[in-house]
Amino acid sequence: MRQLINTQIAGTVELNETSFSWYLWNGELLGDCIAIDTETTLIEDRRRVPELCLISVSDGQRHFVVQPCRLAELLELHLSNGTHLICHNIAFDFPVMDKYLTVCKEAEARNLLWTAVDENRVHDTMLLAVLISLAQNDCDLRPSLESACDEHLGVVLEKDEYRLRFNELKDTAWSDVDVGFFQYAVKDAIATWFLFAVLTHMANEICQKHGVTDEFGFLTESIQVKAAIGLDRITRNGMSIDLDRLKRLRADLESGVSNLVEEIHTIAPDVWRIVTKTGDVAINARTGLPRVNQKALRSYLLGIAERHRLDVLRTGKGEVSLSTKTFWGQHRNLDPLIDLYCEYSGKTKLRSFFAGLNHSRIHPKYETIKRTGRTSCSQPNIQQLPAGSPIREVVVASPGKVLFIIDYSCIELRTLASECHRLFGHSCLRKVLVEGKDPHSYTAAMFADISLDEFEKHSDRKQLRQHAKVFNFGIPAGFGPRSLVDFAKLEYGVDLTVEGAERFIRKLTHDVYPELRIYLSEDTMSILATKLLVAPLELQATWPEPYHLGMLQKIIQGNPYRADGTPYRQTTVDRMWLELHSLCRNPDLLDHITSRNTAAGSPLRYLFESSVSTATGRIRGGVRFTQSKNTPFQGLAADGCKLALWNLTKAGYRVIAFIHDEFVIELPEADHYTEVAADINRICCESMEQFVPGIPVTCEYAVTRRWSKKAEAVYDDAGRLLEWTSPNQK
DNA sequence: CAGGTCCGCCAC
DNA sequence: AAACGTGGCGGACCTG
Repeated sequence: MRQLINTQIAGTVELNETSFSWYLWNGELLGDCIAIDTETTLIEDRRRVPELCLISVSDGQRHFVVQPCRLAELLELHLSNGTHLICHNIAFDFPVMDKYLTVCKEAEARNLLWTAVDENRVHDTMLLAVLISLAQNDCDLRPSLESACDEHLGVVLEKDEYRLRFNELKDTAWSDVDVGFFQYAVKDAIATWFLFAVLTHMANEICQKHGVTDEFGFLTESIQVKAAIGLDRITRNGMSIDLDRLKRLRADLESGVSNLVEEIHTIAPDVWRIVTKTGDVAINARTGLPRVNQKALRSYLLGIAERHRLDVLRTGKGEVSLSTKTFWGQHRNLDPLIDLYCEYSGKTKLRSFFAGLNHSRIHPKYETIKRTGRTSCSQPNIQQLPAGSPIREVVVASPGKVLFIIDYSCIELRTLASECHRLFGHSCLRKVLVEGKDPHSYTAAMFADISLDEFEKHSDRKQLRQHAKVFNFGIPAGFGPRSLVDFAKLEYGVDLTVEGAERFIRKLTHDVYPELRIYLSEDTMSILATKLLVAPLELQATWPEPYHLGMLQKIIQGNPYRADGTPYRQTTVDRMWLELHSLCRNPDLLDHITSRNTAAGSPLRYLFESSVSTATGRIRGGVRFTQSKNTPFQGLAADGCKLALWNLTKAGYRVIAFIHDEFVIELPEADHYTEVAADINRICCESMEQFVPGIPVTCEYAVTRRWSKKAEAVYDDAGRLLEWTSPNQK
C-alpha cells in the first residue's frame, strides 16, 4: 500500500495538443464538479454488473486515477459537500459504483451516491447530448464519448489496446501496471469534464432562448438520469418465464397454423413457395413457417376483390395491400381464402412473440429517451406483448414472489388538462378531473345530453363510455374526421360516419372542452413569420387565405400538386416564389429562394417546422403540427412515469417491467398486500402530481402470479388486498 | 448471400 | 389540405 502512495504513478496525457498531468489520487479535495469514469472487467451478460477495476476523476484542473478501494472515501469527501458528479452513460457507471459499495458494505458512501442522484447532482453527458440534439432537430441518437468529443470538442479519443483489458488490474499491484491503462482512463475523465462544460453551456442557451424551466436539469437531464438508472436496474432484474405454459401455448398455435397451411394449400396452392426438387412446401429455416409467395397471394386477393367489385387498399408503392387489420379483416366473409389468410396472419403474428420469450429468464433492454420523451424496449420488446392474449401470462413471478401491476388512469388526459391550464389559464377538462370525475364517463354523458348521475344509471353506460374513449383519445391527438372513423372502427369496433365524427369533434372542442380548440389550433402564419423574420401581418397581407400557405408548403417541398395529383399552374408557382422572395427578411434564406432550392436538406424545407416543449423543460426542435400537439402531454406523462420509476427503485422495489404508464413489480409473497400497495400507489401518484399541479392522479393495481390485463384488485371482507387468480385457473 | 427497404402489426 | 405520435420487429423482396 505504502508504495502506491508515492508519486511513481503519474504521467501526462495530451488532448488537442494540450497536456494534462495526472496523479494517483491521495485524498485531495477536488472542485465542486467532477467527472468520473469507471473501468471494469468485460461485460459478460445483462444480469451481472461488471467488476470495478479503476476509477478516473477530473475537475477540469486536476486529474487522478483512483483505486477502487478508495471509491467510498472519494465519494464521501465530495458528495457530502454538494459536489456534482458527471459521467458519460450513467446507466453503466452508477451500477458499477453501487455494486462495489454494496459489496464493501460502504453504506454511507452508497447513500450519498443515491442522494446525489435524487438531488439532481449527478449528470450524464450522453443523455445531455441526446437532449440537445432533440432540441435542435428532433434526433435521438446516443453518441459515444468518442463521437460526442469529436463533435463538440474537436477531440479525437482513439480507442486503444487497453480498453478491454482492465481485468488485468485486479490481480496486479498498481506499481507494476502498464502506465497505458492509467493514461487511457484519465483521458476519458478529462474529456467527459470538458464535454460537460460545452454541453451545459449549449443546453443553457437553448433553455434561455425557449424560455423553458431548468428545474429538472437542463432539458430534463435530471429526470433522464434517474430513468436511465431505474431502467438499467429493470434489465438486470429480469423477468421469469413459465416455459411449460409457453410450450403448451405454442403447441396449440402450431397445430392451428399447420391446419391453415393445409387449407390454404388446397384452395390456392401457389401462395406457398415450393422446393422444386421435392415438390414440398418451402420452409423458412429460422421461423419454421412456410415461405409465402406474395405476388401470388396478391393476385388471388385482387381476383376475389374484382369479382366482388371491391376497391382494394394499396400500399405506398401501389401494390395490393396485404393488411388484414386495416383492410382484408373487414372482408372476411367474401371468400374462404380471405378468412383463412386473416386467421393465418393473426396466428403467425402471435407466434412471432414466442422466440423472444423462450428462456426461463429474460432481460429486456430499455432506451432511456426517444423523441417523444418516452422509452423504448428491445430483446425482447416487452412493451409490445399483445395485451389481451394469453401470451402475456407466460411472464410469471419468480419463486416466492408475486407480481404487483400498477398503471396510471387516463394519465395523458391529466397531462393534457394540465398543459391547457398552464398555457391558457383555464381548462374544463381539468375541472372535471379535479372534481374526481371519470373523464370518459363525463364525455359520454355530455354526448348523450344527460347528467353524470343519470349516465351512471344508464343501461348502455359501458358501451357509451367505450364510445367516448374514441373521442377523448383521438381528438387531442389531432385526428381529423376521417381518421377518427377508421380509428373508432379498428380499435373500438365503433361504427361512425364522417359527418358524425365531424359533429363530435366540434362538440368536444367547442362545448365540452373549449380549451381544446385553442390547443389544437395551428398558427402556421406565425411559424412562417418567425422563420422569414417578418411580422405575421405582413404575411397575412400577401397570403390572406389559409390555402395560400398550404400551397406554399407544397411548393417548397418540391411537390406542387393538389391532393388529387393535378399540378398547380406554373404562373401561380412562379408568383408564390416571387412573393416569398420579396417578403423574406432572413438573409440565410434568400439565395435558396432565388434558386428555388427544394432539395432535401434545404433550409426551405424547414420553413413550417417549429419547436415544442414540455412543462418539464424538454424541447423538440423541427417538428410539424401533429408532433407538436402530441409532445406536450405525451412527453409530460413520460417524465412523470420516469420519476416514479426512480422513486420506486430508490424505495427498494424490484421493478421488472416498464410499459410507458404501467409498472410490473415483484413483491415477496405475503398474506395480504394492503400496505405495500398503498405505498407503491402513493409513490406513483406523488411522482406524477408535481407535473400536473392541482390535478389528482390515480392508479389501478392488482396482485397476481401471471402478468395479465385481466388482473384486478381483489379484497377480503376486512378490505385487505389479496392476490388475484384467473377465473379459468380455479 | 448480406444488407437495405418496404410493409405490416404489436404496444402505449 | 389534412394531419396521431412513438418504437421494435419479422417477413418478403430487391440489390450488388
